[in-house]
Amino acid sequence: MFNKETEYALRGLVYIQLQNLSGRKPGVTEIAKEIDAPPFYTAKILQRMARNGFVESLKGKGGGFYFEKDKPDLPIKDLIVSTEGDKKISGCGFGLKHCDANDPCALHELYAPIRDAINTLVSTETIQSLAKKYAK
Amino acid sequence: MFNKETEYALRGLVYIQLQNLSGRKPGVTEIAKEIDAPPFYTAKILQRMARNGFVESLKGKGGGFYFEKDKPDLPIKDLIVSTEGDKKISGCGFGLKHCDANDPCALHELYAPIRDAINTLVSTETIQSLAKKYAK
DNA sequence: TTACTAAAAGACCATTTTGTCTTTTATAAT
DNA sequence: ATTATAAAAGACAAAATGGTCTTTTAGTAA
Ligand code: FES
Ligand code: FES
Repeated sequence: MFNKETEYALRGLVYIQLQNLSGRKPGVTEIAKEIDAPPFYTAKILQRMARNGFVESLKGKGGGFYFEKDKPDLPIKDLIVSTEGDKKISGCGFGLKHCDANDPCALHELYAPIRDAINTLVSTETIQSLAKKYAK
Repeated sequence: MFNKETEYALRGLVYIQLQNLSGRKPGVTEIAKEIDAPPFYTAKILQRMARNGFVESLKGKGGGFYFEKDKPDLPIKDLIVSTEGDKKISGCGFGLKHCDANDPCALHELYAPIRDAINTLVSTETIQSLAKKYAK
């Protein structure tokens, strides 16, 4: 479904949130190992996430990544769009420049509902809601 | 949704089938122009389609691409899998090595139905069924 | 059979994605 | 203050995808 960067970002942030629930702030090495991703690449991606304000980070001893508790939950749509744009979420299934319900492509009738479901999924689920599913 | 190669292949083959309905065998130049794809790249892709046996081709004057009438319709799933593998169609939405309903990821519950719908779509629709939608 | 036509083959190049690594900067604990 | 620690920054490289072009082969029509 998603590209590698998005997958690593998703799994990484969910892992961070899950650890936060236990009061921990995991570092890149631990995160990469746990989510089965290349460590250096994971570092680069998490840096981007931090720069985008999707997650907080703290340098030095005892440092690592964490979510600010008073910030609203992060819908996974936000980070998906930021890493791979919104083609998957609003593009035409046939590859036309724009999806236009008034001038639908041959796939529109069947594809549009699927795309809507994807939209609902990524708008509804947040890093926090996903982490909770693992917490139990 | 799909990558460029798949999109060009889909649109190209559907265009070919549509022309076939009028008794024509379009050539690469015409196809590329009509589906708004890079001509040389389109040529390369259609060659692959022909080598895979998804479509027939004829060289020389009056030549071009066409579908053998006595062959069964071509489900778009076949060409999608041949160009980009089946990750999009059977992979885990969270990027785990395998989707396992008995050990589901945090996205499984919501994503699996969507993936099923995609599967149904690509298994049901064929190049021929898509072309018919334009024929009317 | 000659000339023309159109696909096949394959070399080549560009861009994007994915991944690696070194150096620098910030933080915390002592 | 010093030292250890961990993220930030950014250069670099490999692989995959996307795209271009030239030459060869096969077919058609006259
Ligand atoms: S026009 Fe193609 S999906 Fe809507
Ligand atoms: S386990 Fe992830 S989608 Fe099924």
